Order: sequence, then C-alpha cells, then structure tokens
Amino acid sequence: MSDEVSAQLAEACPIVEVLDHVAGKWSIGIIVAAANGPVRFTELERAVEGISRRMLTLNLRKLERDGLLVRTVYPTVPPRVEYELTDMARELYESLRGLLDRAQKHRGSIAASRIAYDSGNAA
Amino acid sequence: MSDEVSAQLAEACPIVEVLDHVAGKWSIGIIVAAANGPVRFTELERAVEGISRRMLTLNLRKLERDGLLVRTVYPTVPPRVEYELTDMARELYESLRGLLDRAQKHRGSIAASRIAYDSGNAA
DNA sequence: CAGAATCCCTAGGGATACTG
DNA sequence: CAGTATCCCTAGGGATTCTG
Repeated sequence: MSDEVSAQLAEACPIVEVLDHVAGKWSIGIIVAAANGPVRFTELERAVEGISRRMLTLNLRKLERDGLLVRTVYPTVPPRVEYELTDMARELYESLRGLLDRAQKHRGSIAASRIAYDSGNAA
Repeated sequence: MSDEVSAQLAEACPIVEVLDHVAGKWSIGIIVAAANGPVRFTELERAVEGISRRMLTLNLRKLERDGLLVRTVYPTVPPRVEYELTDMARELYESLRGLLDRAQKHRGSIAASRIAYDSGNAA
C-alpha cells in the first residue's frame, strides 16, 4: 500500500465517527423515518422497529447535538415534541440513500455469498 | 408518519446489517485501504489506525463472508496473503465515497453544532 | 406524551501469548 | 507473515419504574 492510501485513511478516519452517527444501527432508522417531515417521539418509537425508549432518546439527543435533527417542543398538554431533519441531514440522507439502495440491490448476492462461505467452512 | 414511511423502514432495516458491515468503524478503514488494489495483512494492520490484530482478522472474515473481499493465499514462505475488493464492494465503495465526502464537507458544521449544544446545556 | 433514572447483563473488543 | 486462542474488562443497550 502506498502513501496515497495512508493519506486517504487519514482523511477518512475522523469522519468514521460522523458516519457512525449517520449510518449507525438506530440512526438510519430514525433518519429514514424523519426524512418525509416532522415526526413525533411515539411515531419514531413505533417506526424504528425494535428500538427501546432509552435508545431512541439517546440517539435523538446525539443527532440533535450533531445538528442533524431539530427538536421542537409544543407547550401543550399532553406535551408534543417533533423532530425534523436539518438541511445538512437532508443532504447526508441523499448520499445515505444512494448507499442504502446499492446495498439493497446486492442483498441477494451477499446472502448467497454467506451461504457459500458457511457451507465451505462447515465441511 | 404515514404508511409510506413504515414501508420505507421495512425496506431499509434489513440492510442496516449490511450497512454496518460496509460503514462500520473498522470496515470503512479496511475498504478504503483496499480500494486501490490488493493489500497484505500487515499493510492493513498499519493502515487502519488503531485496529488490533484480532479485530482486523474478524472484520476481514466478515467482509470475505459477505463477498466484499477476496482472500488470496500465496503458498510461499513466509506466507503471503492478499485481500482485494470484489466488484460488488467497489460498487458499494463508490456510494460510500459519496457519503464520506459529504460527511467530510460537513465536519465543521457538526463540530460547531456540538459546541453550541454543549454550551447551551452546560449553563 | 415524552422523557429521566436505575439496575443489570452480555457482547464487543483490547492485551497478551502461542503457532503453521 | 498471518493468523488463532485466552483472558479480561468496559460500554452498549434492554427492562423496569418514576415524573413534568
């Protein structure tokens, strides 16, 4: 491997952290769920399948802190809180969408590869 | 949130797993390092900063199992093993690259957002 | 409704040592 | 060189309970 590759990594590594926030297990679900407009806490809880209330809260805070989500509290009773993607998040979402679609497209190949790999090693 | 969003999530969730393999902390480094041609184990170990030998091995196996990496062993002494991206991995890498670049572009904004968020909450 | 707080447990992953 | 095997420890994250 060349210096060129090292340079690329030096460039890529710091944003792995950002990527983890955008492409992390829960973050993807949240971002996708919020992509079409503001969503409420409970809606997210139902939409992002398998997420616990705790994890939802933590991830929402993280995303808000990173400036990817805006949190709006309506002082009604019962309280109403809405989360919406920022412009930056929308831009990232476009790229994420591309990756998502490509991954989707290759799902079959990946599944097949796993079966082949496993049967090969099981022998 | 609409049924439409739920549908999108149903579509997105299964590939979150794939995404984790492509966009995971270590996988990114490995894929980027292998993007320019075959790399050897030790080269990867040096290139992917902070990775342990154990984690490198585990991630290489995972990527190989998913059909993203081909492992070639040269029966020389000392042994020589090279890892190379598959066509599928290259295709995914293109999309990943787009996301990476966008994330890179927004690094400043994200850092600033965090500072603002933290100072607001520290008060 | 939208969380915050607490308890608890397991799996991710580091450090180290050994081998074909 | 390119791994595998073991030990060990921390942080991610589930379940549950309480509140503005």
